[in-house]
Amino acid sequence: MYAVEELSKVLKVLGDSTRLTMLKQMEAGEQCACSFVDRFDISQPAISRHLKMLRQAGLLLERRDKQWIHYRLNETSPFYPLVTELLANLETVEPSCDCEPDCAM
Amino acid sequence: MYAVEELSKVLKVLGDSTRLTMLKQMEAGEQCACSFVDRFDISQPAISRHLKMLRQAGLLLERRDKQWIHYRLNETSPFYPLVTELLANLETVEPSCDCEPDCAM
DNA sequence: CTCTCATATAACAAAAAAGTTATATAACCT
DNA sequence: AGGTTATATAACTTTTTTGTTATATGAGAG
Repeated sequence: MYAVEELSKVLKVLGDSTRLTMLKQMEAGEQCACSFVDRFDISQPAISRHLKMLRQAGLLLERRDKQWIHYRLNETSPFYPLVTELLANLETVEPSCDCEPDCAM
Repeated sequence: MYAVEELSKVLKVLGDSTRLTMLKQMEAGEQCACSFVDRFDISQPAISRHLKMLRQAGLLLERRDKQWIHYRLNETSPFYPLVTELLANLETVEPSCDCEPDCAM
C-alpha cells in the first residue's frame, strides 16, 4: 500500500519518456551510463541528471567498475513491483550499442 | 502493450498528488466536481484544470446532471487496468462531503 | 429576463523541470 | 606527473506546470 505523496512522486519520475526508456533498457540488466549518453539526443549532463532523479527515487542501484558506472533496477525498492509491471507492458525500444568497445555494458 | 510516449504521458498526468487523490475518490464511483472543490485547498479553476488534464488523457468520462458535472473513471481507456491497479495499491484518502446538500454526489 | 450557482476558460505570475555550457572529480594509461 | 575518458555538479536559460484572479458559459429558480 503506497501513500499518495509517495506514489505520486514516483509516478512523476516515471512520467518522462527519457527516464522510462532508460528503465526499459535496464529491464534487460545492468546498463553502463555511457549507453544512455549514446542512445539519447541530449547532453551527457542531462543524462546524468535523469539518472540522478531515478536514483533519488530509490529506483536504481549503481556499481562502479573502473571508470564506468553501471546502473540497474533496485529490486529492493517498494516500487520495484510496480516498475517491473509497467516495463512489462511497455513496448520494447530498439537497443543501441554505439558505446566504447571496451565499455562492458 | 503501451508505447513509451503514450505511457510516459499518462504517468505524468498520474504523477500529481491532487490528481491521484481525485482518481482515488472516483474509484468509489462517480464524483461531482464540487466535491473536489470542497476537498482540496486550491481554487475552483485549478480543480477544473486538473480534471481537464485527466479528461484529456482519456482517463475520465463526464456526465452532466442539471448544473452539476459528474466525473467517473473511463473503463474503456487502454490505461484503465493500470489506473485501477495503481488505485488498488494506494492508501485510502479520507472522504469529504462538504458539498452542497442537493448536489447528488 | 435576471439572479444565482456550478463549471470552464483566459490571462497572467510563480515555481518546477529540463535543457545547455563550463567545470570538477575520479579512474585509467603512458 | 600529465593526458584522456567517464561521470557528476554548478550556473544559467528556456519551457512546462501549477497556481491565482477575472471573466465567460450553461442551467435552474424566481
